[in-house]
Amino acid sequence: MYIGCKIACGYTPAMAVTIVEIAKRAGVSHSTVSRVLNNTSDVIAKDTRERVLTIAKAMGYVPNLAARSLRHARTRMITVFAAGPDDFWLGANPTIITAAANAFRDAGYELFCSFGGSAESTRMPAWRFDAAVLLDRVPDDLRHQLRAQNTPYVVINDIVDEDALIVPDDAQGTEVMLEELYSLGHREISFVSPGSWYVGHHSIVARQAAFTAFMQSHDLPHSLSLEDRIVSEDMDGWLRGQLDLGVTAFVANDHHTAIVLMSAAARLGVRIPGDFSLMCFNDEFPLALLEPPVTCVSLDSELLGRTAARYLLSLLSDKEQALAHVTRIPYRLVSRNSTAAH
Amino acid sequence: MYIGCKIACGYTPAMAVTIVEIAKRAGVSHSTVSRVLNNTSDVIAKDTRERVLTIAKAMGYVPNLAARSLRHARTRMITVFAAGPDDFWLGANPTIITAAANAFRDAGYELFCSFGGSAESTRMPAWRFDAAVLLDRVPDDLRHQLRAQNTPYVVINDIVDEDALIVPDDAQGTEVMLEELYSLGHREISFVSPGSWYVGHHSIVARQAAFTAFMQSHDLPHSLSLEDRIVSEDMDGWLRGQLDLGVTAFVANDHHTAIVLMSAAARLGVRIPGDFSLMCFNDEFPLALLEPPVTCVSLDSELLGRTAARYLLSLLSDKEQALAHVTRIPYRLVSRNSTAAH
DNA sequence: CTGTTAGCGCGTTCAC
DNA sequence: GTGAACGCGCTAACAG
Repeated sequence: MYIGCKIACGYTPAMAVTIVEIAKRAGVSHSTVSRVLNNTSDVIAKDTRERVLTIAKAMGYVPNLAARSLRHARTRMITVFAAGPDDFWLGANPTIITAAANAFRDAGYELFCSFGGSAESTRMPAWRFDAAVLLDRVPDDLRHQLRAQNTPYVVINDIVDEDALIVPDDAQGTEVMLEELYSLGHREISFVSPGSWYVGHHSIVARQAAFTAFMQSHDLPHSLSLEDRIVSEDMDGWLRGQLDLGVTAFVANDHHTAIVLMSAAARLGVRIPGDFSLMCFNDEFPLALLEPPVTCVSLDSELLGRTAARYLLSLLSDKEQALAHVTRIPYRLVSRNSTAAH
Repeated sequence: MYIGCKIACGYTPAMAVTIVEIAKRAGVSHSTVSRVLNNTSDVIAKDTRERVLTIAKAMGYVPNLAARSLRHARTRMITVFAAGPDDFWLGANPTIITAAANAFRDAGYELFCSFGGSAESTRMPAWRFDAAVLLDRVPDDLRHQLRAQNTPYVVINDIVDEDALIVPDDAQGTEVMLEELYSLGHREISFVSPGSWYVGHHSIVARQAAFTAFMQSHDLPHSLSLEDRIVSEDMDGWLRGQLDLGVTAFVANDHHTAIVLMSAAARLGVRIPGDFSLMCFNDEFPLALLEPPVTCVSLDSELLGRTAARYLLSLLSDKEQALAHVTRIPYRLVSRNSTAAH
């Protein structure tokens, strides 16, 4: 397994250049260097200033953030917590995180993922952080802890009291879908939702409420109760039953559910969109690659991430008051081939 | 959009407890506290020791890593770099990162993702770090830079010279697949690989080499050259052509390709596994949920992540010599329903 | 066994 | 305009 090729000697900490070394080379004191590099004084001799800057650049100076943040009580680091270690890569979360990270980085902050052990997701990372992003349903005590130590945070994709929340506009997304299906002539529509862990999730609740509201306002048949529209274990049997009841279109709660439904249809020999239409939330892989490609509503996850970052940055820079509020990010229709006129 | 509910006053940096405060409460000097908390002295009065520990726990003490790492020249942070910002969530990478993060955390290190801007993925994060994990094909100059400043690192899923590498055993994985298909009676087998960015990737190269070697050693027909087995733009036409040529089984280079192939089959009205068998690399979502569920070879990504972490930790702790070597992680067969006897 | 002290790299006074 | 001195929280060396 080993190819005996020596590549480096034992690990010794890398010694980076400090302002003292720059000061020596420039023939000034280290505080002058600090003043120049931080632009913290407008009364500096022009040549001194330029000399220091060129030397710093030539030596490849990078400020030691450990020292800097020891001086300030800030670390310029922002951490993102998720409900579990796997939730970082769930659905739209990667896009959200990346967008937020870019916004933070532009403002001089570094976003990092804190991978708590599965059991103790509440555990604080060893590095201090100036603010936190909370993804999905993080434990309550984490929020309490953050608030107790006065660390600003923003909650993404969860509804809790008295916090700043940024969530998808699930009611709007549901309406977009239902209006599309309605305009295609569908009248018997089912909302497919997995029965398991999702129950009680604010998204599910909001979507189901919007679903019911739409059906009522459009005077659509209520032969099926909402409970009947939630899939149990046996997807094949459930689908068969729904079709027998005259359902012509399904709104799936997520891409996962949509795929399971499509597989059931394939097993039953039922055609999409010939025999029924299908739409779902979240434009995730591999919806576009399936046969047929799946129509869905897509969230602007980048906007969501940016919005969250901007809010936190405003708190950090302007020393603004934190207000409990809800920002809802709208969905957008992505038309593909899993829907057709009835 | 805003609900006017005040939740907190302006941001003020959180003041955490320090060893000085613990020392005051315990009636000892701060260095004694340090000695106790770091287990750095075995000649400490038992009651002093216990008193300090209970007080530290009660006050919720967390060491300030900024100060600690200023004192040492270590930060106890490890960075993971990826080729691009999206590569963190590609395929098995999340699992790898999580596994490595856990191993690092157990050893007192914090792993964090550095989300470089897409253009400048080489850019170093603002924080110093003790070691780095390089995912996939990171730019050469990053590796050179790390080596120049004597920072230990490990390369995952890329083949480069003179470095410590941890990669999937693609030759073994290919053989596992081909042996399975061969034992099912298949003789005309194609290797389906996307023609685009993948070209030149070490995995592709290794898999194609292993494929050719297997075909030769089993004296299988070579009516098709390797080039013929790489799909171009038009998957439908290509698949039709392959089937006409008598191909009865396909080995797809990844789950993405497998899904595209399945969609083509659906469009052509060709049955899996009735008309041909299908296998692919990487057991990723949603292979298990499709109809039929797809047989594949799965990598123990957790083992891969752990292995990488262990190697880096040995370098960091034992001041061991870094040796250029390759560790190959084997694939395992996951039998599902997309394969059948011919 | 424990307290005192110095200094890691930096930013910030306060003098000159 | 600029240098000297201090302290952020911590560890390590040296005294007692």
